[in-house]
Order: sequence, then C-alpha cells, then structure tokens
Amino acid sequence: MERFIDRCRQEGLKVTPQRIAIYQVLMASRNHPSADTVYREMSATHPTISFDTVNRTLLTFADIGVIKTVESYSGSRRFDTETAPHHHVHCVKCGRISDFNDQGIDTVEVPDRVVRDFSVIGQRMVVSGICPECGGK
Amino acid sequence: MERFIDRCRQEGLKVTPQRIAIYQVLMASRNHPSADTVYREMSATHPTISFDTVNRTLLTFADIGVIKTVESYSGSRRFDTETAPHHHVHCVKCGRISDFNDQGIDTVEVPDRVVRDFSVIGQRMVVSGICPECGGK
DNA sequence: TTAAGTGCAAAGGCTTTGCGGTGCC
DNA sequence: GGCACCGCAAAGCCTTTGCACTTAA
Repeated sequence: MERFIDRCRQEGLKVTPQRIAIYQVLMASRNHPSADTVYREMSATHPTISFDTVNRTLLTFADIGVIKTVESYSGSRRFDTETAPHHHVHCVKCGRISDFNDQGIDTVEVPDRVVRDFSVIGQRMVVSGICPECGGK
Repeated sequence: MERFIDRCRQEGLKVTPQRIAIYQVLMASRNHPSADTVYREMSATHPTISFDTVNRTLLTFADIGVIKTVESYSGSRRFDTETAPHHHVHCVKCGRISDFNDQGIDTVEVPDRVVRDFSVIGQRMVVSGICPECGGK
C-alpha cells in the first residue's frame, strides 16, 4: 500500500480516498473484473463512489501499470490485477478467462524478425477451448 | 468459393448474394477487420447491403468456423480471416494486431494440469509491445 | 410453399466527454 | 490557491433485438 501511494506520487497522481479504496478492492480480487464488477464490489463499502470514477481510475491505473487490461472477445473491457507474467485459458462459450503459470512458456523465444521494431512488453499464451461447465471434455 | 458454398449447404445456410459478397471481401482482406470495416469496404461495390446483414453474417461465419473472432483490448469486435494457427503481435498504444507464424510456438506444450478438463481448440502467443509508429524502439 | 435471410428501426450496454463543484498538495 | 479529481449527465459507439418483407431451396 505504501508502494502504491509512492507510485501515484511518482506519476504525479493525487492520492484520493477513492483511489485507495479502488486499489484495495483490486488487490483483493482474483479474477479479471470489468469496471462494473469493481463498482458493484465497492458499492457495499463505499456507496457514494460513482461508476465513472471507478472506470476512470481503472484506466488511469492501467496507464501507469498498476493493473493491466486483458484481451477479451467482445463485451466489456476486463482488467487484470496480476501484473506478473502469466498465461490465459479462455472458454469460447462462456468467455471466462483463467490464469496459469509456466516458466517454460514465459521464456519461449519469439523470432527476432517479428519483434525487431517493437519495444516488447511481454508475451502471453492464450489457450482457447471449451470449459467443463460449457460441455468441454 | 465452391468450398464455401458447399460449406454453407452443409450447415443448412442459404447461399445468398449478400453472403457471397461478404465472403469475397473477407478473403481479400488481410487484416483483422471489424464489422464496420467490412461494411465500409463493401459499400463501394454493394451499396445496398445493410450494416446489419454484414454484422450478422460475420457472426454466422464465425459460428461455422469460416472466420474467427479475435481477442481485442476494447472497442469493437474483430474478426480473423486466417483460420490456420498463428500468433499475434499487439501494439498497446494503437491497438493494431499483426500476425506471425512460428511452428515452434504452435507446438509448445501447455502443462496437462491446465487443460485437463478443457476441450482445447488452439493456442496462440500474443506478444504485447509498442510498435514503431507509436514510439517503440 | 416456407423457413431462412434481409433491411430497417429501436433499444440496450458500455465507454467517453464536458462541466461545475471539491479537495489533495 | 491551483490544479487535478470527482460526480453527474449527456452523447457516442457498438451490438442486439423485433418485425415485416423478400428470397433461396
């Protein structure tokens, strides 16, 4: 939490009660929440915060790298509270995305010709399929 | 094109002029068009087709596997005319997605624990970064 | 003939923008 | 005290839905 506050100051962002509250909710969440999900989760403890502030704050956090935005397959934007490298399993039926870790995949080499002109931030394997709940396997 | 028509018939879909026209545009396109992009591209040659038909047809095509939907990072749904396995490079600034092929990555093994209960359809590496136009490298 | 497909229009979600009031620095 | 931030409201996209007309089979 100290680190979060420092980070905001570094970035020239003001440390407001709303931002702290949103940050706490994010750190407690283990999924890939949408802005609406975060907003709902907050409404119990912080009933006066606006959806707008939540949404804008999430975008701001993503901008400074506190969280990330996740690839999605339609619908609303999803955020990822896990900023360490990891990979995704995606159900094409229900859209659910779950994480997994694999150091081997983290370090798979992408051909140089592909990324020569890019400033690479990271790489992620996305496995698509049908989850058990949706009739897979 | 014959194969496309056969496929429609197999799936019980009627072969309409609109569907043929959309299919042609798709095959000529090399990117990851949105419904709107396809619609615009058609408007020169097929000015009477409606956006609705384009959009619904794209969803239908994705449903039967003629095209695929692509992960996106906000904004509108994107389609992929390349159905063979391939990988993506994604610019986090402008959102552009480009393809690359790499057989080594195609066959990277995902740990069994991850996919045990899934019916896996495919896997894709997504490399994130900043492209030259957006200030990368 | 008839079930599927098309086009139009409206509605519904999510996101973005603008602006006056508020509060961190 | 200034400037960033918040909350509210409206507008803008994109997608989805409903319905009457048309058309491929």
